[in-house]
Amino acid sequence: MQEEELRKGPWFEEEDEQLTAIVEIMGEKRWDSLAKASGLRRSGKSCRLRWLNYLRPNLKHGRLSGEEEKIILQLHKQWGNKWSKIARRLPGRTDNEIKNFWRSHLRKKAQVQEQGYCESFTKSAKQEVYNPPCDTISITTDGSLKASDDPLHALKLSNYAIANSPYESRLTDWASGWLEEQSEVRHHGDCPSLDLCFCYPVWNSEDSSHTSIWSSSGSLWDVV
DNA sequence: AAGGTGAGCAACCGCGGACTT
DNA sequence: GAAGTCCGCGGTTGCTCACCT
Repeated sequence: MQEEELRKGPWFEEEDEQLTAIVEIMGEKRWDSLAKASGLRRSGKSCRLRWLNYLRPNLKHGRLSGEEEKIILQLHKQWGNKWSKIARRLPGRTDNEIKNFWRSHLRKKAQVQEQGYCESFTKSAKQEVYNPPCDTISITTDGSLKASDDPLHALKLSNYAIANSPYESRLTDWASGWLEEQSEVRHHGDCPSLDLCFCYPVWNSEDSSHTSIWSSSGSLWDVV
């Protein structure tokens, strides 16, 4: 019953004032009880979001500067979609703002890259056995991706799928965090190129706490 | 002038982890 | 230690507005 009464959608000015007043009294915590105490018909989550992304003092509103854009691009390259982490490096900017910026920015960039990629492959495909990747992946009527029957093409698609899967992102998140703690990285002897390089941290066999990387009890493998 | 389209943004949702009881 | 609650994060949705045809 209570949940049905909760308001959703855009905030009114009076609601903002009410929220600001109650946050000044109660502080930025216990959002559920804060929401109830305020008399606002909003969830604690909604109040928290509104406060953090819009009402919080010292927030910068408006377009991101060229310098900020540069920092975002650089940090995204380094950390990936760690928006809150990136936002901490940009005082006055919220993770939501940065995420929205990136989405707009990335969409454009991806379109340009894809176009260039297809064009260059289409040119060379006339001379090579290999067809352009753009031809190996087609979008079916239900919106899903379909690989060509050629096993070589299917392999390329599977690599693409792995690289964009939750497993991969979790693995890279985990690995980047873990590798930050390591001072030295060794490269597999058969690295054919930088793109295909297999790297691993130097293992200290005397350190009993790290008997095996694979025995880690973290949540890395707990994917259903 | 009207309709279509895409960009930008605010807000919501679901999940996982931290914290509390 | 288990269960419940809260919080934070990243992904997604939907609205508004400007621009184009």
